[in-house]
Amino acid sequence: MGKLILDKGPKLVDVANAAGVSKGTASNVFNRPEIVSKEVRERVLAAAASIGYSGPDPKGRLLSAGKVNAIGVATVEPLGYFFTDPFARVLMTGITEACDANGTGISLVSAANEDELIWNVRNALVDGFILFCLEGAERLIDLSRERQLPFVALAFGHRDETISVVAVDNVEGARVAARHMAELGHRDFAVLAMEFQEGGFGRATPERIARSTFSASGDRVKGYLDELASWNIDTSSIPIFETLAGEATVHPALEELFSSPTPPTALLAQSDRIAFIALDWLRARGISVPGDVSVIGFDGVPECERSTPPLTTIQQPIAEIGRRAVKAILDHGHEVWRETLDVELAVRKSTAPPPARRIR
Amino acid sequence: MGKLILDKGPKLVDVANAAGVSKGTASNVFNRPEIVSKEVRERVLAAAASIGYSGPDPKGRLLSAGKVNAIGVATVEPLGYFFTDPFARVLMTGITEACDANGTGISLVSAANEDELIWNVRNALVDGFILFCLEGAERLIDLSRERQLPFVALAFGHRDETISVVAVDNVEGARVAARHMAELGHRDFAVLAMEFQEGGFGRATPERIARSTFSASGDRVKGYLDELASWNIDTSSIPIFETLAGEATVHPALEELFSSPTPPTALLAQSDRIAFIALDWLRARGISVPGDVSVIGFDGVPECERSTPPLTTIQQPIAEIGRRAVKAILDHGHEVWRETLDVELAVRKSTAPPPARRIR
DNA sequence: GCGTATCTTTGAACCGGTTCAAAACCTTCA
DNA sequence: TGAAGGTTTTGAACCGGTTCAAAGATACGC
Repeated sequence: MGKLILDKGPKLVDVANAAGVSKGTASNVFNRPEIVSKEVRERVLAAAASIGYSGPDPKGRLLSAGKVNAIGVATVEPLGYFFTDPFARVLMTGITEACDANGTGISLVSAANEDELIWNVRNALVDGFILFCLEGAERLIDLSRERQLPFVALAFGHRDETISVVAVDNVEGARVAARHMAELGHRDFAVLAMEFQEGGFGRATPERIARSTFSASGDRVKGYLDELASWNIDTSSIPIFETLAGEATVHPALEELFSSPTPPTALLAQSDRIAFIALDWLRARGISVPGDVSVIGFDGVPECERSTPPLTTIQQPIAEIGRRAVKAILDHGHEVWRETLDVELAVRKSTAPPPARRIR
Repeated sequence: MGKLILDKGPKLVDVANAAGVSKGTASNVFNRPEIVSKEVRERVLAAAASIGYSGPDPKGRLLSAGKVNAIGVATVEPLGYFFTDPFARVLMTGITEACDANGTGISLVSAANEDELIWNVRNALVDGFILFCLEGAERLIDLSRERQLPFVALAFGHRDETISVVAVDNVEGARVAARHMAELGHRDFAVLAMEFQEGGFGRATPERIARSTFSASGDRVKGYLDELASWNIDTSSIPIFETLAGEATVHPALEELFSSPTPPTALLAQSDRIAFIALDWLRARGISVPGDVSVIGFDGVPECERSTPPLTTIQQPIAEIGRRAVKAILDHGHEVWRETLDVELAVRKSTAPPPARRIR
């Protein structure tokens, strides 16, 4: 039947035997050559070469070493998300920087489907996880906790005080956004929000917002309304639309808003992505931004500078979040590490005072 | 001194003891629960829960399983390269797609410095490597070969016939580029090439090109010249500048070319990146593209559509290269797998017939 | 009551290394 | 010649699981 025996490749013990030394000594030759006598060292190396052994297999080392020297970055999205989504990319830049500085590798773990996610998180060979918490945050967090490895949740603040989180102050960021609009003179607002609960969209009631599972969206609404209330604006009449940051859910919201006799002059978008969709829709409708309506985003992805018009937004320190997350894992391990970073208003061309006829 | 004993966490054997079963049975409970009697299964699970054991550690499994279920993507650049470089990003998109489809993870391995590269490649926990061969390809290939894992080299064709490669036909691509220009009527060419040898730049002699270590750049020159020769153009007088795809080396080349009394009307850039730099420089100089000079790139990164003017280029099937590379590793393992994909001419706005006064 | 077929569980071998206390070996010096 | 001191090497224990042939248990048919 020919050569069916697949050569399993030589192991350290084979080298040791071939060189006539103990396994311990052979191991030392590869890891701490300086403590082995030159003579023996050369003999072992020669033996290794002659039987085709090219150094210890990391799989073996791993078990006793304990450390993998890599951190896992996990999300519920397909893996491509890390390379296509603007926010993710900038974040990854920060993560990679910190990892490079520490000589740590990166493992991308994701999931095409639920089962895979579970398998991937359970079996990822990593020393810790950075969780990209979009939707499905709960699952991801539960699974990570099961692994009993250090992990830190990102981007989405999470109400659970027992897990490590690196995030921005969403309430404050939203306040700044609303204040910017109010200072420009706007009084007619509408909010294009992210999901409050898994898969939700459409006009949102205060109750739904209060019960939001995704704290970022809830917090941002709170920030907007708190600030506007301080300007004596009747916040109860501000329409809030929940969206999935896709055209399918953003367009209907805009449709409804701008078919009103008094459409908003200020659009508070909870993410740049939503804002871009709005910008496109408004342009297609011939509604001028910022002439007729001002739009402000949230996040500060690089694309803001290239949109038409360039998007005014709340700039998150995206890369810094990534760097801090790595630090949290590497330096703080299992200890609960919660960090809140500051955001900044980045004024571009999508905001201006409301049209003269609408100033109240 | 308080609790200095760090709890090493319960192991499978602890669970087995606690439940009064053998290690083998305990293992089965987690991996093939269906072959264990319900009664025992529940007892083991209960024992696990009570001592805080949450499933087998993948580090342990790894050794006997053999497969990591992840492939490594290696480059000599810092890790951030994967997320910032346009070519790399598209490539990674293809790689991730194929990995997702196979339930395979991705490990990014890179190197801040030489030592780290060595350590990383030697110790990466992966089932195979995809090598992003830019400069330093040799090192990377040698190191990968040492690991005795399947690996495939990308993008840069490599002359060594014994390694697996997924690449495009650089000679043919370059011919197509040159033909496009020739068909438009151009007769005065200049080539902005990539490195022929590590770190090289400046006007390149035929000898240097012939000795090029990086075959892609050499092959592309060959393609350009072969094609132009067939149009009865004196290829020996075509200036060829080696660059590092940065302004520092591209600008001087352009400076020299366009200070000549008869500057080229057709610029053959060996990469889009070089072409973009040329576009910027030409615009700054007030030289019209494609009015005064036509520019064609190579690669086909998405940015081509957004440059001013949009760049005519040779489109590589970048994502497909990534997909094939994964397939090569996963389906063909150690067998030598060489694949050459076709490129396509993508005509945009940076090429046009030469200025009337220059038609010969 | 007993042999047989089926279902469970066991226990030892194995995956490929690292580690470290103790043993062996070498020098040096009184 | 022997004790002290330094340098190498050894070998067993360990890292945390998986696997599989064989033993043990249980059910079934006659």
